[in-house]
Amino acid sequence: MPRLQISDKRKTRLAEKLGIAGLRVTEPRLALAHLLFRHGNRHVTAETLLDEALRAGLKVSQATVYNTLNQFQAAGLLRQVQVDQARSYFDTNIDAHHHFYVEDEARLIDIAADAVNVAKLPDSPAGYDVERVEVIIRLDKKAAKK
Amino acid sequence: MPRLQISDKRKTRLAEKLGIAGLRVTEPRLALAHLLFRHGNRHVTAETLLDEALRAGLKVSQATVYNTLNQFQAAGLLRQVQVDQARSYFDTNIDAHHHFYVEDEARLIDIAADAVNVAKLPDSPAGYDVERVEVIIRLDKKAAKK
DNA sequence: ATTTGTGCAAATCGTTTGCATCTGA
DNA sequence: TCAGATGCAAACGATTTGCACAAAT
Repeated sequence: MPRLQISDKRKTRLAEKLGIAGLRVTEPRLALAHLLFRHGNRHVTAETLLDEALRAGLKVSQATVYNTLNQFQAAGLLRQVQVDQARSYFDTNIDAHHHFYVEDEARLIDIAADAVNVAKLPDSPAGYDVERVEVIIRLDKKAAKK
Repeated sequence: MPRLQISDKRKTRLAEKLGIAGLRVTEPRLALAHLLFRHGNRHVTAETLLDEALRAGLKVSQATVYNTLNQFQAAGLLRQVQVDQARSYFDTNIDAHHHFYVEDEARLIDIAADAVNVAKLPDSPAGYDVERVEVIIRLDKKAAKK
């Protein structure tokens, strides 16, 4: 029984998205999809998404948030970004692109694919295909000017 | 009371390495350092290193392996590589370089820095410095030829 | 002497799972 | 109707931590 208001038009659009991904259309999934996809590209963790959902008045369990994130990722609606041992980040931007990561703030920032040019790549070991090339630029807060 | 045999010459060399890094020279650290640094570049996890230590007859605890890996990393003797949510990898190669990662086999492979050419990098957000540029090439087992 | 390291076991934390119950097709 | 989804709480697995004891400086 979500307390979140979603227009019928939007519901239909999200339901379609879930359907195409091969996922059943359920209320928790619709609501989480709404939160995830309503405002451009985002980075969430299970924790931040659950918080957001609860604050929005949704009655979703932690388990459902985890399941949903994993299913969305398996279905290609989200991409997992591995920058921090402590927690999993999910990115609503599923196009090829890269990331800045500010460790001190646990903050991810997208980098458009064409802003990075990987000019030379080594051959992959025999028997293996490249699945994805990830560029992660780790950032530090700038030291005080001397 | 480690059962591992380390020559005095090697001990001295490792002790020096620890000393420079600002770490006290203790038997567990010497022994783990020996395992880590004796044969070129390696990738270990706490689990694989502990296994190796126990098989070598060392009496080290899990806690010490974790502590040692973290201290070595903080001291710059090891670099942490984050490719898998499940476990932390440590790389004895601390020079700038990149990685292949075979997810299905949880296997890391070094890529020499000069085998990758990142020709264009975006400006970092104002107030931040680039700490490190990481390129991770995720590999899949090649699909059967059709 | 005092600081730092070590081992052990318990604690922590993100994530997963088992199972009874509900829901969507 | 009934496979699949959800919630709850318990389980899990990697990592960390508290504390008593041992080793380094």
